Amino acid sequence: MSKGEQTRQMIIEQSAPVFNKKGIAATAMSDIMEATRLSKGSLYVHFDNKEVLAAEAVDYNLEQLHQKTLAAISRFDHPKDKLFAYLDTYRNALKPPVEGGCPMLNFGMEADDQDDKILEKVAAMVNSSQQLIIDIIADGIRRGIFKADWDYKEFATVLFAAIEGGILISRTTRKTDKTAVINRYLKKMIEEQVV
Amino acid sequence: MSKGEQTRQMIIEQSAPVFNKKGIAATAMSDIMEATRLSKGSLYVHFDNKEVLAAEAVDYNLEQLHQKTLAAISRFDHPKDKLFAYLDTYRNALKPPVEGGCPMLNFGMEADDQDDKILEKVAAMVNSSQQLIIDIIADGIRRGIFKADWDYKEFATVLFAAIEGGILISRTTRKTDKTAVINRYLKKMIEEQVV
Amino acid sequence: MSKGEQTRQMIIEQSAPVFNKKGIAATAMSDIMEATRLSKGSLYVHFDNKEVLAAEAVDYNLEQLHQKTLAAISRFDHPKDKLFAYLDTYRNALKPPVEGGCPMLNFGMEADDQDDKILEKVAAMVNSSQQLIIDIIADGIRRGIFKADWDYKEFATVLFAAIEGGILISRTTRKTDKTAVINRYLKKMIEEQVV
Amino acid sequence: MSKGEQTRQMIIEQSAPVFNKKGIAATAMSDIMEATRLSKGSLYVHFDNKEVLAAEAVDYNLEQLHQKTLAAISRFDHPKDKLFAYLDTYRNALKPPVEGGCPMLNFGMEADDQDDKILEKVAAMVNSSQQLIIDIIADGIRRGIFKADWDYKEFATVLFAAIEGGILISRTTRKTDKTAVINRYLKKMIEEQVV
DNA sequence: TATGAATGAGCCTTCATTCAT
DNA sequence: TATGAATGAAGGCTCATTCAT
Repeated sequence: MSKGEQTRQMIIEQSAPVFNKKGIAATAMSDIMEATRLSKGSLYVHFDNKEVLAAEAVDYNLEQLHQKTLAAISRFDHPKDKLFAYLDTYRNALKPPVEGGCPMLNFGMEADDQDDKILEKVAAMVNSSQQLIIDIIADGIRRGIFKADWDYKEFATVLFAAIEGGILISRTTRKTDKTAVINRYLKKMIEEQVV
Repeated sequence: MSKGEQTRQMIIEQSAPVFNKKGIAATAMSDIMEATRLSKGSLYVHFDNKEVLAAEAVDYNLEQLHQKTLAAISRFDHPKDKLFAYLDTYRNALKPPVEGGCPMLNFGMEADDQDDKILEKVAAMVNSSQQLIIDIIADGIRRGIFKADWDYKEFATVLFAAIEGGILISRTTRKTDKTAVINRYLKKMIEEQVV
Repeated sequence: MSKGEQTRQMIIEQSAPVFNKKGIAATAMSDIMEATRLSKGSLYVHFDNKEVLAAEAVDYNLEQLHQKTLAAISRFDHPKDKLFAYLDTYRNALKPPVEGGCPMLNFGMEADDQDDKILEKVAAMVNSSQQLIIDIIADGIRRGIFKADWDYKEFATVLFAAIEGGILISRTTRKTDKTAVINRYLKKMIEEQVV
Repeated sequence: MSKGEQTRQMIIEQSAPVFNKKGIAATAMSDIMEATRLSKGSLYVHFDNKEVLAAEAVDYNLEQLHQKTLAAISRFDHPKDKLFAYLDTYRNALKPPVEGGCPMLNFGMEADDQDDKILEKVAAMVNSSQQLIIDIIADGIRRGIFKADWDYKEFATVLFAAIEGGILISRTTRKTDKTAVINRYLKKMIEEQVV
């Protein structure tokens, strides 16, 4: 990786949490300067404009979330354990896997009436998140671990939605009790499908 | 209501959807001028600054959502019907009860790392939304309609979370299929608790 | 004229010579701030952007030149005197009728490969300048003062071109001797056409 | 010529038309990078700063014009033919001998209130252009081809001025009809001086 | 109460230039 | 010699806010 690419990557990494916390509109290039300890001109050596940088930061945040989720899941082999690991990743929403909270919620809600490009990135992650759950359960059914008649695709959507809604609750109320409730509830529902 | 109060109210009403769509940071006073057809100076006659106006607009959006929800529920007497009516309010998230989408998600996600005052407003609504469900079910149990052993408080949280998560899905993917899934799923869960 | 219009007009008048001297590209909004003693924001209250202001300044410069020329001519009735007055307006190109030199040359040469809107403004003035000469001579012929067989339209073009070329000479060499030569030469040619 | 000198020369040649078209102020070093396909640092290896490069580009443009003029003239021996050849060089100002139009007009009008060094270069060319005409006619008189009493020095100035003014007309109106008029007019005046 | 002109801080971006490689 | 990353001043422009009318 050339020096330029290194710097570019560093800028993305350092700015990602800033964008995720403040939002794209509220993040000024001067915030990025501070976060990267780089001069204003330097930033523009590596990114044509703020929009491009923001898009990369969104990608990075989403990818980070994805990787952390995959990492949590991959530690287990049993599908139920995988699902539980997935759920536990989001248990304490005040200490989220990605600094600043869930990038799907943060960027999705900022972009939905404003920015199609960003929206598409979020939508892709929203879809693949559900697909991840679906794949785990499908594998579990194939292995005879989960009941074969489980309408698991619908459940995957509900699980995903409930987790995201839980993040909304915990980040606005600044309490994690409701996330725990949701966590427990979903685990019980999974438990019921174990053969 | 004096003329001044009338104008003030008009400003709030006209600016509320703008804030809800664009977000607080991305909304300029000039956007409010355009929406209200009022002069810059006039806005400042009624509001000390943008922050105050934004706070009022947030309140208005939240209150609007609350009222629409109450209105939907109040059309029924039977607790199950009330719950179903509540769910159906959010079925088509592309045509949301409040213009611009759910203000809890919109303002909650913008404010969570930024603005405590706004955050508290959202948190209050997040809590009272769940409470509303709780009250309906509690009434249903009292009236012998729902099973007495339903852990309904937890369900209320899950229901609320799933709905909000559903909004995230539908507004980012611009499809309503998943919201329908969630709607159906929750209704089934309610149905199971009917005596 | 409202206060706003007054300020707008003041800005145009004060910025016109700055643009005419420095050129459009080389004139910064900060130069206009200095010339008008107005704040940056104030400038943008009255003009959408620099381009609009520059266009107005070009118009003003061209119009100023036109008015000064007309004023010089109108002091005489006799066509020959009018032509001589016209020529004498440009005799001392170091003290030009419009501060900063001939706006047709200044803006025309800056715009010719760059800015079509400005170019059109200049072209219009280039045409009407020649037309002015044509009208004076045509009147002279009608009144039997100039020879009827004078190919005066062509002469008008040559006269205009020679004057502008003379300005190039005098402003680059910073001497007026050649302008005097041209002045004398053209007068002689006019003299020859007097009946 | 060493490699360094070659590159330096290449930079001048490639940047000359850019400066002539856009003007010095409006030409950015990035434009030169694009034109030369050289890196930013490379440009500064060969030129201390933009000013130096611009000065060289001005010289090059003026010299190019001079050479093309000389070349056109040198194809003929007869002084009248030489003068006609000179005039014909500028007949179609939309296809000028130097890309971007007459550098005397372009740089002269940009520099007259701004940059003395550039102005002197242009002034020198303005003078020598007239001198070139003077020399041709003087030779013609010596050879008995032109009338001995021709006030040819003054005519040379008028001829030069009319041509430059013609360029102003044609480049602003984007038509060549007036240049043709001037061309014809001047040829007639020359014709009248042939013995 | 309502207006809109005026302000200046701050925003995004460009630019000429430097410097380590 | 050539590169391109880095810099910071300056450019055009927007914004929230103030104030005289």
